[in-house]
Amino acid sequence: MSAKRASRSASAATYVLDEQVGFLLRQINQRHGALFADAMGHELTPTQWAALAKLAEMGVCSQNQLGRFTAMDVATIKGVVDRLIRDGHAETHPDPEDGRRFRVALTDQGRETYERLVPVAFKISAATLESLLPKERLEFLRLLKKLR
Amino acid sequence: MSAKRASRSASAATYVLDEQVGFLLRQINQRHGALFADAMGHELTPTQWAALAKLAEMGVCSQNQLGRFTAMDVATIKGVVDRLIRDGHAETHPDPEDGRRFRVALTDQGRETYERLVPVAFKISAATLESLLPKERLEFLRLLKKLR
DNA sequence: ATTTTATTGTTAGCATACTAACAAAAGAAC
DNA sequence: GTTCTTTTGTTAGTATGCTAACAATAAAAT
Repeated sequence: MSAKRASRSASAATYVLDEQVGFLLRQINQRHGALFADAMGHELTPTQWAALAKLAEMGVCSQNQLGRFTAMDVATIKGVVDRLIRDGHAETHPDPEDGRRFRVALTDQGRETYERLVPVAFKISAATLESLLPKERLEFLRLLKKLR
Repeated sequence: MSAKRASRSASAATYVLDEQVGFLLRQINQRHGALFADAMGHELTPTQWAALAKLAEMGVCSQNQLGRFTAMDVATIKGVVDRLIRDGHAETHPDPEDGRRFRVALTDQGRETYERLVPVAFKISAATLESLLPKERLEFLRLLKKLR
């Protein structure tokens, strides 16, 4: 039995979209986004929450710095910060030590929102991993960090 | 020593953005997107590739069906199919059996593009998981499927 | 001191990805 | 056979996430 059954294309025959990391990742991301929207309603998007949480962690920083800490490029973080300001969660002031920079900081309302939504954020993270066993959850997080 | 050091907020103190699934997922997704763009250049985006690959797998189907198979809602799949048609990879014809439907199918060029890019797509999947051990790659894919 | 380079923020453009609302066609219920 | 419901595709609007080009400022190099 040396001859295998002919297939249309040796490589194409074995490529199954549903087995590819990228395709799977996009779907998990979508699922997480849906859980996020369910839990946080229309208050904050995942990226807005990330910026808010980082600001709460770090205190004050420049817009581009915040982008680096939250894995957003300059164009993206600008839009996110603009919306946080528009919605009263953050405010900016020119940096007296660097004429290019703006110092971004949470407003009182922003800090309040953060404190209120932390428990919700925890629930979202838990819900995302719900279908895994406790051991698998830790393993999954470990692998994600290794892949970053 | 019964009194612990006071923290600003009991719940907020332990919330670390960098440990949250959603935040990590977004970054892996971004990394995959960058690898994808590097390898496929400006030819196809990840979602366009997904639609192309599913069309190659399934032959002909309606636009909304294709959306379901590729995990895109009706508005998203419309834009993706529009661009595939614009770039000569796909074409649509009205379904004689259902006046609402359009049958979407690959053009010869689309099929050619698919065959040519399958090896590239494999390389992208491999590159995405590069930093994991072979055993961990299988485990990661298993967990992703469980989370879907 | 002047030139070069790097950083910061802005803007415009494209491609996802979602919601919501809508019209057309098909199927089911009665 | 006429309603009711579902499915299909479209459009408009919002929010990421990227590239590329740009102006202003700062830092480094000479």
